[in-house]
Order: sequence, then structure tokens, then C-alpha cells
Amino acid sequence: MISAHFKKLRRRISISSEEERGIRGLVSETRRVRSDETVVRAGEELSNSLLLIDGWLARSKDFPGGERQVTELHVAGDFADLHSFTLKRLDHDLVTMSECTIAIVPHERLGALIAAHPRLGRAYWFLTNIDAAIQREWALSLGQRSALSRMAHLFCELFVRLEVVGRTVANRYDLPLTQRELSECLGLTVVHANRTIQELRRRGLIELENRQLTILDRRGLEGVAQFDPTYLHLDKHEL
Amino acid sequence: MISAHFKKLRRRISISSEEERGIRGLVSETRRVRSDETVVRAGEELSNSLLLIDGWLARSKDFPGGERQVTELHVAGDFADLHSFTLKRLDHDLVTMSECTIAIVPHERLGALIAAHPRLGRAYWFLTNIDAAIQREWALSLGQRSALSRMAHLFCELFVRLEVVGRTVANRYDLPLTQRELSECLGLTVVHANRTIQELRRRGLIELENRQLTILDRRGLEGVAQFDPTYLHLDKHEL
DNA sequence: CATCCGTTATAACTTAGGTTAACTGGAAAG
DNA sequence: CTTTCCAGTTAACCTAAGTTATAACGGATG
Repeated sequence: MISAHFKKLRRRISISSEEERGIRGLVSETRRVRSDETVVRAGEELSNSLLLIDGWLARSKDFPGGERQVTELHVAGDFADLHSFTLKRLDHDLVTMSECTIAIVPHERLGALIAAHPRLGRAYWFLTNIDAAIQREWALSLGQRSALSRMAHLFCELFVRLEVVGRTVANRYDLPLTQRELSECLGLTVVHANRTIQELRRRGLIELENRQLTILDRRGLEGVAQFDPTYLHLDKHEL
Repeated sequence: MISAHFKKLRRRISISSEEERGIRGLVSETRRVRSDETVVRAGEELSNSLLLIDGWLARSKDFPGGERQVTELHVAGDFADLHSFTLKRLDHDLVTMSECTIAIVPHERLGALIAAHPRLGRAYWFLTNIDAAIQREWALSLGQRSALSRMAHLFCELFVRLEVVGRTVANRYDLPLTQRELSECLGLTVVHANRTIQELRRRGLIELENRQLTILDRRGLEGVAQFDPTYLHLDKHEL
């Protein structure tokens, strides 16, 4: 059920079988949610965190004019709002970008788990810090990279993150986002997001159809993205 | 010595006098560093975190072409790289933007403190989550706000953060950054940063001279910035 | 099977911000 | 004093991305 989460964790740190049992006990219930639902609204007081079993979630902030900025995308295995454990309230919404299966993790249980296994406290702190690193890299994209480079970078990042949890097949993965949603991640207009995708296609770097992304030229794509995955902290790690 | 840090903490959470003693024991030594020095380089293995006593530090990422993107600014009272406690290596540099006084906090001591006071473990986790919230807000700026709005937003954020640690006088604070450095925070060119500052002056919102920023019209500035400080989590908080 | 409506595609036109370059003034160095 | 240097300023010009509009394609709905 939460095997993607273990893949993500075990890629970075070792987990004993006793710790594993503890983590499995975190989930109180599992919910199925349709696409385009706001599962958490900014400012609400929270007593649970959400562990994404399947589907895509976005952290997004609304603007008065109706524009949105997505600040991070979440895929299977991610805690979408682990930071709500310490913050209690989020400064952004959490929106489904596809049909999702979500495990609900009461903060109480998280607190008890960490009290019992202080090492896991550090492990989850570590995970929120990886989220922050991802956000930093997005800020880099937004501040310095061209539209083409930004789009390519996003595709590279998602490939690596999905690969970790076993959601890629060869050079391909499911990408349920519309071009509008992609544009909201990248700080572009839909029109320009479309032009940018066309250009990546024209250069023979990707294929994108039926919500499936195929990376035709990994080197090439990483090149225009200036992609360097160290910010994802993929290597094994002592706590 | 680290009173700014306590101001920052106590604004959000309560700290017992015993916990206070523990925190005071974190610092192993204090260093003075000149402006424009890289105190931590991306990728180095770290066994200390840096608590900024005085001065300004930036988290910055270099680009091949020589461009830099600053992803967060740190002022007195901030742990500039508390996330290195769990990450061990940073994905960005840490650069002084002014002469700085820096307290060195060995990770060992942090670990011991948290083991003795689990509540403080949450407190410091909480602080890294506030940093992430700040970075999210910067991503919003970079993705959606105009140059004028971005600059105004940065000035508002810094005012609030400096006020918390008692580093403002009336509507004024020391802002040691050059226009080039401001432009690196905001994803602009120096030239356009300059144009933008001129425009804020022309509108009577700010004064900026001799590295001193005066906010002439707080409402007005917050208006063009669409500034809402909830992301800074300034209210008192149970852990 | 007609009609909606969201997504993708495209073209024509506009603009915010980037680029290049030149000039100023003050502070440090000699 | 002069020279150097760097932060700030300004102007002329350029381009990446935004804006507006239109159309084609599908999948859902009645």
C-alpha cells in the first residue's frame, strides 16, 4: 500500500523492520479523491498529514487575478504536507492533479512514532528538507532559466523522482498534467507553455501525448535543462 | 550574544529557562567574516550549522554563465543552514552579504540538545519549515509578480523579519545589499533592478540611500507587493 | 446525434524586462 | 592630487514571453 513511500525512504536511509512496522502503523485511513479537488486549504488548522499512495498532488497558491503558482508537485510515496506536522497551518493549498489515493496520517501518531524512534524524527525532518531543496531548484528555474530550459528541467526532475518509486517504464512516465497546469508550475502562460512543448518536440527531445511523456533524448533534455540531480539527495545517507 | 535568535524563537513558541540554557550551550565558537566571502560551498560535508549573530548571509546558486540566484536571505537570529543538520551537504552556497558575526553550532551538540529536549527538535524542524515557506513565497514572486511587486515584496518581508529581532528603527532598516545583489534575489538584471527602485522612489513608497531603506508608505508598499505575512508564521504556536 | 466545454494548437500583435554601452560620483589607493 | 574602481544611473535598442483571438479536436452530457 505505502510501498512507494518505503522505496523513497530506503533510497536515502536504512529502515529497520521494527521502524518499518512503526511507519506502517501511521496510516489511520485511506481516501480516494477525484481530480481537481482542493484537499487542504491554506490556513485551515490541521491534525493530519497526507501520504500520497497514488496520483498527483500540487502545492499551489492562488492570486487575486485568478493566476496560480504551483510551488511543488507530489507523486506516489510523497508526504504532501509533512510540514503541517510542525506548522499546523499551511500557507498554500493542496490540490489533486489527477484521481488520487491518499493515506491519512494523524499528527498524534507521527508524534508517537518519533518519540519511540527518534531516528525517524530526523528521517522525516530530512524529507521536508528535500522538499525545500526541490523548491529552491524551482526558484532557480523561475529566476534564471528560459521557458525551454524550465520545462525540460521539470520533465527531468519528475523522471528521476518517479523512477525512485518505480513509476517509470523505460524512458516514459504518466504525466497527468494539462498544459495549463504545467504553465502554472513554470510561471508561464498556457500559450507559451504550448510553444515550449512544441519546441522540445521539434528538437526531438520528448514526445508527449495522451498524458504520457517519453524522453527521446535524455542527454539532450538534461543538457537544455542544465539538470543536476544532486539537489534531490538520492544517495545513501547516515542519520 | 544570540539574543536575536531567542527573539525569533520566542515570537513563535515558548522556551523554558532550562531549554534556554541548552540552546545557549549550542555555540562552540564565534567567527567574524568579511563581506563577500563564501562561508559554505555547495556539496561540502558539514558537521556544523551556522547561527547568524549579526550581518547578512545569502543562500545562492551559481549558474554556468556567471549569473547567480539567491534563494533566501538571512539576518541576525537565523540559522542559515539548519537544514545541513539532516542533509549533511547543501545544494547551494552560503555567502556573506556584509561583514558577519557567525556562531558555530556543531551538529553533535544539536543532536544532544534534541535528545535531551525533544520539544526543541520540533522547534528547529519548525524553523526549517518556515525557511521553506519563505522560499515558497519567493517562488511566487519569481513566477507571478512583476518586477515592481517583487521588489516591494522583498522590502516588506525583510522589514517584518528584522522587526521581529529588533533590527528596525521606526520605518527604517539597514539594507547592506547592492543593487546587483538585490537583482540576484529577484531574478532581474541590475539595470532593471535600478529602474524598479527608481519607480518605487518616484511613487513615494520608499527611500534608499547609504544602505538604509526607509519605508515611506507601508500600506502603499504592501499594496503593490500584495504582501500578506501569514507565510512567516509569526503567531504563537503550540508544539 | 447535437451541443457543450476543456484542451491543444496557431497566428498577430504588444510589452516587460534584457542587453549593451556610456556617464557620474564617491571612496580607496598610490 | 590623480588614478582606479565600483555602485548607481540613464538611454537606445532588442527579444522572450504575454495577450488576444480563433479554430480544431474529443470526450462528456442531454
